[in-house]
Amino acid sequence: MLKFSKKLEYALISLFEIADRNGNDPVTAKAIATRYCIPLELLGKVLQTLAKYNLVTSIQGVKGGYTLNHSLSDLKVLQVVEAIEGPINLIACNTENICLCEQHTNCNIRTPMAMIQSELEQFFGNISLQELRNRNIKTHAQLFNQA
Amino acid sequence: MLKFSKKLEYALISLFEIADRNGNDPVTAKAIATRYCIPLELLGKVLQTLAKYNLVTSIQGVKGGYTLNHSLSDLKVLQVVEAIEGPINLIACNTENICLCEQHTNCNIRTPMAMIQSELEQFFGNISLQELRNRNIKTHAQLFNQA
DNA sequence: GTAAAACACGACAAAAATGGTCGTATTTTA
DNA sequence: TAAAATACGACCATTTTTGTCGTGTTTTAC
Repeated sequence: MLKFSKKLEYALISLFEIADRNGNDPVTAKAIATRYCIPLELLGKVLQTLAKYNLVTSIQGVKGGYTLNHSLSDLKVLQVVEAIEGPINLIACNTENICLCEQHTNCNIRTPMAMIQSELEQFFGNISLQELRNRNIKTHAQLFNQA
Repeated sequence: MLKFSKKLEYALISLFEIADRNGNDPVTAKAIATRYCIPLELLGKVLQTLAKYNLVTSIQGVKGGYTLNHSLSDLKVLQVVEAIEGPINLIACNTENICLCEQHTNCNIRTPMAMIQSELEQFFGNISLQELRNRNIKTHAQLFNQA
């Protein structure tokens, strides 16, 4: 149905939350899970994924938790999407140069879809979490002129 | 993983195909299914859905099939997406005015997501199937200045 | 007027993706 | 050394997606 996964929601919630809490102390998964009623273990994995993609730093041990590696203004929606859900692939045959699907020989949507996908990547790649939150997002014209 | 469903692929393939074949005769589901190796019954349902949303007209009987109700230039990607996958809902709580999810009281992403969703609708709403196919899609600036 | 070719559609089954849980290990602090 | 935290693999449950089957209806052509 063209929607974001729960994991992606949890990732965005966490990034906003960590940004807000960030005095010097790392923010724990438990604190986020409690506040937003998210299953702790699942949230843990989401945050570990974000750490793997260098969006956050994880700190182990008693005073541990997570801190942001980038400011919200530097963090683009696309980075979060790709970390959590993997690269955007609107249709299967865009992943490889050669389309292996049954429609291969006749496929009439491969190139159109490849194109719209790259536009979509630009779309998400130009919106920062900060802009998202402040609702003073750039107009689309501004967004894409700068690219 | 942020992708189009098979049904949506089948819908787009069909719309392009019907546009191409359209002399006067309707194009049958079987012809499309055969050419693109799509399960016939499934394709049938996709086409019936498109008919329900008035994107195509279905004609029953021996010389039956489907014809387009609009030119490819008039057909927007959003129309096809919404017919087949229902309205875009990036996150669950955008559907209703009141968020019923567990994170309700604290939710820090509801408004940001509502916003990005509406931008996404604009994005898909301004791209026609014709533009998609011809690869001479408008620049984003053009796309969104006209809105 | 009957057979064949096509759409219509509900019910269901199989497969894949998603969301969530459990257990255990490791790291760090006090 | 205990407690609090992350790390992570294995697994299960649920939902969504994809596909199938059967039956009915409509229309054409012979």
